[in-house]
Amino acid sequence: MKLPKVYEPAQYEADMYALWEKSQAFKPGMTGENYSVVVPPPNANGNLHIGHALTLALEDIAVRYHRLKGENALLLPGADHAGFETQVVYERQLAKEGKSRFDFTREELYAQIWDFVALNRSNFENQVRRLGAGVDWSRYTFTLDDKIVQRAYATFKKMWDEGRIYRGERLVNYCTFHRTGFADIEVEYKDATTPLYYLKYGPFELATTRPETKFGDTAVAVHPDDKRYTKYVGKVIEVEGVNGPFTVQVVADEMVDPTFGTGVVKITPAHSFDDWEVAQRHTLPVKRILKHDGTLNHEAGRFEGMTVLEARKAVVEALKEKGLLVKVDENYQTRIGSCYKCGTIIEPMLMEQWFVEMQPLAQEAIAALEAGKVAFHPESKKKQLIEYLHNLRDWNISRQIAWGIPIPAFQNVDDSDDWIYDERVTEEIIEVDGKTYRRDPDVFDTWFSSSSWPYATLDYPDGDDFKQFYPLSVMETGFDILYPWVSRMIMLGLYITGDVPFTTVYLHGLVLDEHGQKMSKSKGNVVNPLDIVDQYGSDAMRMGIITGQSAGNNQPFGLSKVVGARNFANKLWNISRYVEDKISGKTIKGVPELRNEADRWIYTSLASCATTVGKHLDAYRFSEAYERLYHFVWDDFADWYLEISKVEPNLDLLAFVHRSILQMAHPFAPFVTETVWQTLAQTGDTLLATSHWPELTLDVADSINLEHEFNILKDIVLEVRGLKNSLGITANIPLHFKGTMSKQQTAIIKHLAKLSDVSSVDKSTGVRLLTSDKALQLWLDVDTKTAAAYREKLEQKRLGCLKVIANLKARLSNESYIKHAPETLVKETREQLAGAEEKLKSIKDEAARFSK
RNA sequence: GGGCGCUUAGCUCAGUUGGCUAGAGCAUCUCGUUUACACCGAGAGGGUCGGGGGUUCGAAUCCCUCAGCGCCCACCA
Repeated sequence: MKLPKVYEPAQYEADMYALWEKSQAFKPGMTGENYSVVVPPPNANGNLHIGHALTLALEDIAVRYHRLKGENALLLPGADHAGFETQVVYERQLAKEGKSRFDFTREELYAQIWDFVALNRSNFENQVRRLGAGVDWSRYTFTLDDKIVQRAYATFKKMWDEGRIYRGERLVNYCTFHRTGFADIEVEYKDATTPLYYLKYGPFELATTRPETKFGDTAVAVHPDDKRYTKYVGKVIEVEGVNGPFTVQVVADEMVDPTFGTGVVKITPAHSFDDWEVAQRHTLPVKRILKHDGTLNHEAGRFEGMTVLEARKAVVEALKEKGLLVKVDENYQTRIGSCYKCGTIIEPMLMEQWFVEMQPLAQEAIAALEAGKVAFHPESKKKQLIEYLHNLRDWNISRQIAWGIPIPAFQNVDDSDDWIYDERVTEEIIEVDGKTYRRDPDVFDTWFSSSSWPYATLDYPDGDDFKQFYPLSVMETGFDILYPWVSRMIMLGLYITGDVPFTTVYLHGLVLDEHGQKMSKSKGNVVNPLDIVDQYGSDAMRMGIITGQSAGNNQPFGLSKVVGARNFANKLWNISRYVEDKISGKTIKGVPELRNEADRWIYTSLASCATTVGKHLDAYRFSEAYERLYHFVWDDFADWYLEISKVEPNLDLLAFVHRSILQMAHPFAPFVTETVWQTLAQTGDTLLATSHWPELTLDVADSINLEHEFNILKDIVLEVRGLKNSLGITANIPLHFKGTMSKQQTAIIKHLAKLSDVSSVDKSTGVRLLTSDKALQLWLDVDTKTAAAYREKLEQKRLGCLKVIANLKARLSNESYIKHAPETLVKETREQLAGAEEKLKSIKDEAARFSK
């Protein structure tokens, strides 16, 4: 045999992938319906983690399936420069060498990181191959490729021209360690307990968590209806501070909660989002007190140069000394925003940045979502997304980092309000109309350019791919990037192309360890998908990770699932060995004949499997599709039909069903199925990957009757096995029957039930099977002593049967049931009752025989 | 404070529009050295579907309520 006894994935996988690539199997054929998926680009610099493995598995299953259905299927791969993420990694490397990013210019840093990423890119590409993802490498796109950059520029320009983007001085979430601003969504909030300080503040007493921001106070606010303080509203008051007295205004604002603290709030517009809003409403002066490195500036007087936390301590001490500190509530619960990379507390910092006006974009997206233009799996995420879009605020797209796409905007050196759009971003200074302009040193938020990913990768606006493949069929990604990415792709897709970027969104949850714990380096429970591939094979990794999972839920990933999947791959391998052994050297007809009830049964069952698996995959129910296939292959084909073929071979059909199994299993287990296909190649065979989904064209007239027809044999076998097991019979004994059975049928029963003989008799001996009926009576030939043990079993069966009958009778005696339930259901219930009663009679007859 | 979700066998989870005796994988128990496979085969046990109430001929599924868990969003200093 060409196929060895045990499937060793590592021996074949690389060759199979190379074969697919060489044959351009993953290039869309440009005929048939379009089915297009773009891979969410993983970080080009990193290793693929378990989440990527899940994404690639789901996408590749979907795309391979649609390819086999004869569609124009595309899975487009990409890699992300992952701006801030990658720079952080690179900074850590610099730190190890005792250097800092601030030792270099942004240009130098950009060049260094480019080389750093280039080193790791091929590594990542090979990992995609090892996971078996059938991507079209000729369309491989990097997020810094020219066409992506040009798209970002064009979008920026269009927004600029249409007034949807503005540069303004606003409060921005700022990390003083990484020295860059963030979008709202990039801030990670954590619950914290902090002291709440009650201070003497002019005529007031007020509560604050941040006494060190006192130097930036320009007002105090009270609620307009708060009678305690009405007399102060509109006045300027003098306040004794740690650096001496200063003055602030008193304003009335709805934002103040009179029941919190003392109902008085100090207003620090430059360093608090709430206070900034108040300052806008009351046109208050704004005073900055923090430098970008997180230390206090000259406004803080003798506290200048201290970090926020140092200053807080020192200011509190100073307040105490001056008798200005009234009391401290040590157990105040609050939420603190921190940098999602380094954990540094995010400071609201007043900065000039580019902002995208979001509400008009959001409204378009909401309209499209409400019109049902995008289907969601799970559906609940759509509602959440709409909710999010309603509350979306303007988006800060400027980042003060090096690794990213430079913002194509220049500022007049003589007039800070004069900004122009220009793509000469490699120049620092340009001359336009005799005026000198300096480039904005910032780069785009990575999400800004990646929002265009679905159409930018397809060469919008003029590319053939765009015309062919847009909108994408499905966007599969983790639910954690629903807001930062999916929402923005929808908004920008609508804004730029006028259409939604994809018609279906499938969101998977977090992949957890097998105990439901989040994977993390510190816990040491991180599973590397490539290790799993090494150990169990790529197919096992893929099938293991999709087993028993549904959209939107977090999913524990355990080795037991992988082992199960590995065993299934081995099962596929071994049924193939069996088939190879049977058919080698024989001439196999492409169109089989159905000769007996077993043939008709397996063919019907195959057809049902192909339909159901297809339906599940069409509806993105991956796990259910896999399970249905698994049970057809293992239970129906391997355990029944293959055994039958040992005594009643129909090689044409055996080969046909086997081929169909390879075709259906291919999306789930591409490597093992292609390996078998190539090894057993018959004339005319090319690649399984570009083969086709089973076409079941034989006429099987009445499948319900056919099922019944084979089930008679099946029931006999099952009962004999059950009896032998429960009576402890291990020897092969004979079965007798009275009635009609063909030679084929007796041979099948004999083999499957492990009997010594199946023969026709005139007189009954031994234990009568309950599957007997008038036409066909059967007896298992056991001695009297063993048969006596059977009486107990019979009594158990009788009780069970009585229960079933009582149940069915109760249902049928319910008039409402007869009246309201569908007719077919009632009819079915009647039939079941009749069947159960017949069975009860058999049991009673048999019991009577024993009592004689 | 608002929103969303989860609770089904020992474990991890499926269960599409309400409809037969609620399923799977793993685990457990019994038996088996059959020439595709011990990464196997045959058989078995195991659940009052978180609690309570309601709608319905019929509820794991729809509604209400209670309890526990989780996630996301939010300007109480």
